Amino acid sequence: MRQNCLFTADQTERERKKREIFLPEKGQLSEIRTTKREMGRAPCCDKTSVKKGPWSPEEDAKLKEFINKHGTGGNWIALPHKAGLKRCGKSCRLRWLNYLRPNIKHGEFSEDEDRIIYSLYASIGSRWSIIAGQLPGRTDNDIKNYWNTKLRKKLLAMLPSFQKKPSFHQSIPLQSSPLSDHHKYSDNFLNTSSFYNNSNFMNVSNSLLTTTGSSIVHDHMNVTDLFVPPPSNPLTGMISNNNYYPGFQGDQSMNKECYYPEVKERMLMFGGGGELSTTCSSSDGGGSCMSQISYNKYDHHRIKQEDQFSLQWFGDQRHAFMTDHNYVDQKPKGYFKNHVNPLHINLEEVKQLTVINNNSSSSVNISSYLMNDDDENKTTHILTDGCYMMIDGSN
DNA sequence: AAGCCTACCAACCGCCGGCCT
DNA sequence: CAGGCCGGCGGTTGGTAGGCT
Repeated sequence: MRQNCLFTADQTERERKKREIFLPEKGQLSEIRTTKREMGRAPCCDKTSVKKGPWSPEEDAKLKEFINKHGTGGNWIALPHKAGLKRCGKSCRLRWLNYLRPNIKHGEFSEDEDRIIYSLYASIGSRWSIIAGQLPGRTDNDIKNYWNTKLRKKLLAMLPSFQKKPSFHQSIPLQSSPLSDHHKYSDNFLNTSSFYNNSNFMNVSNSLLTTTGSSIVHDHMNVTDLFVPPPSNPLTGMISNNNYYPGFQGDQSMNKECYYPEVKERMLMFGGGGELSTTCSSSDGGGSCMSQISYNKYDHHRIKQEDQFSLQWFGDQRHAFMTDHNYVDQKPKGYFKNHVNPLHINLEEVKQLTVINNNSSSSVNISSYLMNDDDENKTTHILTDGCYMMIDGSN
């Protein structure tokens, strides 16, 4: 699995300087590639002679014609030269995958697609290529943009009540936000560290949809508090701190031990050697590549924190979230309904899960009110109800 | 009409992992 | 086995259209 890109400004700067040093002159790429063996990374192409920026219809036509005739040849770097394009190979690849290849679907996303994106984001985070693999005709870039510009706002519309009461862990520094700066700064709520460090907001939402009957969570708790351990550890009496979860609070090594083996085990049990394999619509020219991510217990240091939290939710539609934080019946036994490994959940299963949620008499249909962005008060109200139902443990 | 602001999205950047030599 | 090359991916940027003042 890819690691989250958590590079310091220093590292980025070093990389930039490395590249600057080796910016090729026209026609010197091969020579520079030789140099690279001694001194570092080579640029993927001769950046001084490639065109950047929007593609013209002529360039599109050239690329399309070439690929239709010859295919990609398995070498994007060489392709632009062969096709007579003054473009970087990566640029060609992107243009083809995101715009020119057949069966690309542009335009409005359907509510079904929205639901799938919500669900998958909740389960696997920002693995856009994997999400795209479940939405035929959509590209990872499209979905990423759609999420950042629209879907996220729909969620924001239902969240304002969360920030009324600051959570005690809000002072935790922001480790890594999936948002660009101008997004971060324009969304006050999302800019709170607790949001990103301690929850995946779909986790919040989906967890709120279910009732557990648990009375352990008290009604004075803020929703965001649900994503941190209780202040006092019932087993040790210690005040919980950020070592509670591996990777918590900017721990990029991801190897701090969890205080509770059961909890740790449950965070990792999604692996068990299991793998997620899915068709990846945007990963090759024909939309047929296989993307794989694997979580197993030997690889757990590399599981992103956001995944750990989100995976909890997928573990069990009704109980995972609550029990994780309340030390109630933490045995993995029977944790997955029908032995479903969440990482094997496909599109149909995601839909089924949504249906399960929707049909449950004691749950609230998130999809229905996520669409309700024209009525923020109503949305908030519904959410509050859902929250109350769960927190109060009413039946 | 002009200037500013915001939203959108195509494209780029830079890193990682896997394949190949 | 080591190291280079390339494709793939997620994060980010920047241009532009449209709305607002």
